[in-house]
Amino acid sequence: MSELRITLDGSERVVAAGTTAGEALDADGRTVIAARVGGQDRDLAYVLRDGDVVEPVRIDSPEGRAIMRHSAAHVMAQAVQELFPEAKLGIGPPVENGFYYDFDVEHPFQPDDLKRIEKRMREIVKQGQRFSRRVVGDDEAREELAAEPYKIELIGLKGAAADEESVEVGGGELTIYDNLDAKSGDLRWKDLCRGPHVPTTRVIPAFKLMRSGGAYWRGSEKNPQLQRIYGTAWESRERQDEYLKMLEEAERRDHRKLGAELDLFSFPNEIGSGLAVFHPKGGVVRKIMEDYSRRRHEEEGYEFVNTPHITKGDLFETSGHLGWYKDDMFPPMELDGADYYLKPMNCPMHNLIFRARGRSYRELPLRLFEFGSVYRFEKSGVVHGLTRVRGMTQDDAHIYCTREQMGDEIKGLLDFVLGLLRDYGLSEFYLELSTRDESEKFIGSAEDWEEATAALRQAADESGLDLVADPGGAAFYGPKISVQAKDAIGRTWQLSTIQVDFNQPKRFGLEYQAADGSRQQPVMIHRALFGSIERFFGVLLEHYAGALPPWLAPVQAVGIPIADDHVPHLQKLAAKLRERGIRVEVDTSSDRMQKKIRNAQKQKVPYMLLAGDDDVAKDAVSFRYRNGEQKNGVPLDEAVEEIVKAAESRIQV
RNA sequence: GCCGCCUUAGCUCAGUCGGCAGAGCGAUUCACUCGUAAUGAAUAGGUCAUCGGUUCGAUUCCGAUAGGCGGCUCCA
Repeated sequence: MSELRITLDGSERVVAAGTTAGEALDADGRTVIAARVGGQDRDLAYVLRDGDVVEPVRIDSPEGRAIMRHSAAHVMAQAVQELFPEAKLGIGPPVENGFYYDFDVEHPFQPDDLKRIEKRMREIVKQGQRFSRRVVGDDEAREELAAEPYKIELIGLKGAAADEESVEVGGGELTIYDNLDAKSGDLRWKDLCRGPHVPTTRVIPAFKLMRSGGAYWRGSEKNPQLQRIYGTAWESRERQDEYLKMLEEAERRDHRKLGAELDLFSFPNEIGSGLAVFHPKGGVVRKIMEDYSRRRHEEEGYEFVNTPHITKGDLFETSGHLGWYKDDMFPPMELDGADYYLKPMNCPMHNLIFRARGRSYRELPLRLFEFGSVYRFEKSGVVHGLTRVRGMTQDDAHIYCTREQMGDEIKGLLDFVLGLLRDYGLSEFYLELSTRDESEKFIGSAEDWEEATAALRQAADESGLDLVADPGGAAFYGPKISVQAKDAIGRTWQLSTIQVDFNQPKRFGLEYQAADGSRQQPVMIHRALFGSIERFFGVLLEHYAGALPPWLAPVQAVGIPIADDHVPHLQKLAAKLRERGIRVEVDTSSDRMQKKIRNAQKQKVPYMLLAGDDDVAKDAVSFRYRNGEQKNGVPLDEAVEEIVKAAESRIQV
């Protein structure tokens, strides 16, 4: 056959046999860097077959970026092997915002090594080496890659686990990509790879090596540890600069840094890793957060309980935690012949409250709420600021209801959760539905899981938010919805979780008497709203970059006198503000007025209230806001109203 | 827990090729009294994370421990 019929841009075309995807698309190889043929990403050099449906893949599309980043990973691996010939290759896929490649090397990479590798990469990119695809048989590949033990292992895996697709080996056939010299066509480097790739190394417009670290081969700590190098790569210098700027912005917002600068909390070494203390200013913020949360819970029909921090181990035997969760618990202390554990979760204690007396269906749903302190033994390498700690306070609730009530309860719960998060200033959410998979770790009957999952799914659907499936991500005892919130610079944080649990009511023998006199087992719904107060505190700090809205700000207003004479006037105003519940200070230090403004600005105080002769004469005050704007000569009562109103309405200013 | 890097004044960081340490900010005191992001000067402040080793001598070199940072694994 000398002619082929293909579909291009939705219309049929006839092209000569041997035509490549690139030719058919008239691709320049720089903006259109690959082709999607029959739904599969292919090289531009892919030779078309009769009936192919061909679409362009642009470098600035998600798929195009991934292909280009994958090619960048290859270039990096080539550079590494040229500089460190003994380095063995692991895997090198594209990831969000970039790529990585894992290497087995004698000595871990040093920062200087990364610079050298990056320099070598630039040379390879400049040379414009061609990516050339070649199909190989298994034995052939084994022979060619004899010096690459990890690649050999991947070849072996290909047949065994067809579902475990990777960028190295797809289903079907094995391919090797050769990097060929632009002029001579000589082989410069090769790698086992499924592809596709950009046409030449030149088509990697911007990249940068970011960091290196250890990474277990195939993600398991039982395997040897390789050295991973992360890089970022973009379709243009501008996009890369934007990304790097975003990273800088994230660094600027780091809650650990802000916590120290704003004197909110610290992690004293003397106490131990992952255990925070809150300073007075952080303490005020926490108190406001908790008070408001308490009020809202009261309105929603929750009852407040309190439980201790430690318990005999029997309780966690009953709950199953000592079976499933022991590694995450602090080891026990022995007293009077019993093992006492710090609690990692509040639910078992709440179950005991439910069980403390007979329960009637008339009491359900019974909603028990507690700011419960829990302790988890996080591995030393994972503690991280306030977002991953060893001691935290959950805003934890357990709801006991009938099966019939479960659906409505979850719906109401989701509404409540989202509403409260919005009050704290978060506005963009999506949901994740974590379900069981085939794994052994999930307990309970398939029907129970089915029913619970359906109830969660329905509530999620009715919320109108995007729902992402997370198969296998459920807790061992039941499925869950987690609320993911986007912050001001687009990062997402897992906050609230809602979990359905049939298992603990069974283990604890929880029951209530139904209307017909029978004894029934309640369904239990676990729910943390902030997740943990510490973590939520950290998230809010980063979201607001430390500039908390007036209702949450530790100091809501600072009086700044132009000269000492103006202090009494400001103190009069401060007294009025305090009467209305505003947290206000007057800066009576010996600093100059300009310095006081600077200090207040650095502390991100929402309202700076200045007063000089003019203001005193008019019984007024002059505002300076955090953005540098000012409003002068505001009568005192008006000033008080403005601030009180902003605080009460929980707006950001 | 694993891999790598790091720990010097309250904070941010210099520095010592092994010979008992320095700046800026902050703090304190004094002078200045000023209209929207840093007034000037003086003073105090450090067992150079901890413990051990090598050495005539260790903040510096080596080891262990603790804590931090970046990854892996894990997760609220």
